[in-house]
Amino acid sequence: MSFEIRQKDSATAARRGKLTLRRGVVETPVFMPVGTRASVKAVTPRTLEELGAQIILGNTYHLMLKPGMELMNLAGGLNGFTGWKKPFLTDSGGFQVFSLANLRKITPDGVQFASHIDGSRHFLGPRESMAIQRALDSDIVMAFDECTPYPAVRAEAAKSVDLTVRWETMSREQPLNDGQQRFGIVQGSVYEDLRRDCLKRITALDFDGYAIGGVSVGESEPEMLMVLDWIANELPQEKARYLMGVGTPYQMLEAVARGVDMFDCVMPTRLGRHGTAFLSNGRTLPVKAAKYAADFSPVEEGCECYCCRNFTRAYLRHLFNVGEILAVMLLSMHNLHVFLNLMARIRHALDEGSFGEFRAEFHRRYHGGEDK
RNA sequence: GGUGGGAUUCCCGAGUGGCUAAAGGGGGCAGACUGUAAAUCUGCUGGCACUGCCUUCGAUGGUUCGAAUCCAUCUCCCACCA
Repeated sequence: MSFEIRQKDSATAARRGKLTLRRGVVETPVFMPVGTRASVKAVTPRTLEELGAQIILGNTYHLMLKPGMELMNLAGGLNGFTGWKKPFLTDSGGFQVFSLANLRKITPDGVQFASHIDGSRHFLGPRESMAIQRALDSDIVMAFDECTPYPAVRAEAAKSVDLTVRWETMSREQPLNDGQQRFGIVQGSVYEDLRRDCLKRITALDFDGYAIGGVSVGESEPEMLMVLDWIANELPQEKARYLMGVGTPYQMLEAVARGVDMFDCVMPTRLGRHGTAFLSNGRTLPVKAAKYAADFSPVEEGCECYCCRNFTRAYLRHLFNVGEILAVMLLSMHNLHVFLNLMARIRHALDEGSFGEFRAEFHRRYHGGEDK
C-alpha cells in the first residue's frame, strides 16, 4: 500500500499521511505547485526544492500540444525532460473541458479540442489522456473526467456525472507504466446525492487514490466546504484524497479538517505574477499598491523565504511598477513558500496532536484585525 | 538673418467651426484572479455642490449664435537655407 496514515486528528477528519511514489515520498497534507507546461512559472526547480515542494503538476492537454508526445517520449517523460527529480502529478485534461469550453465539443468518447494556440484539432478522451500520461511518465495519473461547470442545474450535473463515470471507467482500463498511480475524480457539482452517487461509482473502480473535482469553478466558499462535508471523509480511508484546484490557505486548512490530503492551485504563482502576496495568516497584500512605495519592511515580517529575508515591499513594488521579471520571480517564490509552509505547519500540528489549536489560531488571525 | 513646420488634457499623439472634457496609446490608480489560453484581464484617470455646471487644447486680443479648430500679434520649439 502506497498511502499510509501516521496520525489522525482526534476531533476532525484531518490525517497526517505519507504517500510513497516511484520518485519519492510525499508527506501529507501536501500542497503541489502547478507547472502546467512543464514549468512552475517563474520558479526554478532548485528553488522549488529549497521551498520544500515535494511534487508538482503538469498538464496533459497543454503538453500534448507542446512539445507533443513524440518529443516527450524521446526526452524520457517529464522528469527526463525538465530536470525535476521528484514526483510529478499530471492532470488529465479534464479541467480544460471546463476552462476551454468554447473551444471544444464533447462526444461520448472524449473531447474534440480546437487548439487555443493554432486552432488545430485534437481529440482527447480517456484513452488518449492515459496514453499521453504514460508518455509523460508522471507518478500520479489523473483519470479523464469532465470538470462540471458552475452553475449547473441538477440534470446537467447528473449528466456530467454519468459522462465522468464513463470516461473514468475507460481511463481505468488503459494500461499505465510500472509504478504509475492512477487517481479517480468525483464530480457531482453542489448536489449531495449526485456527489454521493458519483463517489460510490468511482470508488467501485478501485483507483489508487481519489480526487474531488468540480470545485473552485465559481461556486461560493460555503458551497465548496459543504461538498467536502458531504463526501471528503466518505472517500476510502486508506487512500489519498486530493482536492483539485484548491485553494486559498483558509480553504486548504478547512479541507484538511474535513479529511483532504492533497492540494494544488495556481493561486500562489498567478497572484505572485500579478502583484499580490499571500501572508502566513491567509490574507493577501497588494504589493504593487502605491501605499507601499516607501515601505521598507519585507512583504511579511518574520517570513523566512528568500524574498522576505532580502527585499522590501518598496523594492518589490518598484519591480512590479517597472515590469521587471524579478518581481514575478520573487513574489511567486514568496507565495509558494507561504503555501508550502502552511502545509508544513499543518503537518507539524498533526504530528504534535495540536491541529485543533492550530486551526483555531489560524481562524483567529485570518478573521481578526491584527496584521495587515 | 531668411523660409517653412509646430505648440492639444501627466507623457506621446488624433482632432481643422457645433455630435469635443476632447480618439488611440503610454503612464498612474484601483479591482479581479482557485485541477493556468493569465508576467493576464477589467474599470477609472480635469474639477465640482456631478441627470448639470465650471475650467482646459502656448499667451493675449479678435471674428462668430458657437472656436482646440478661423484671423492678428506675441512667446517658445524644430527643420532647411545663409
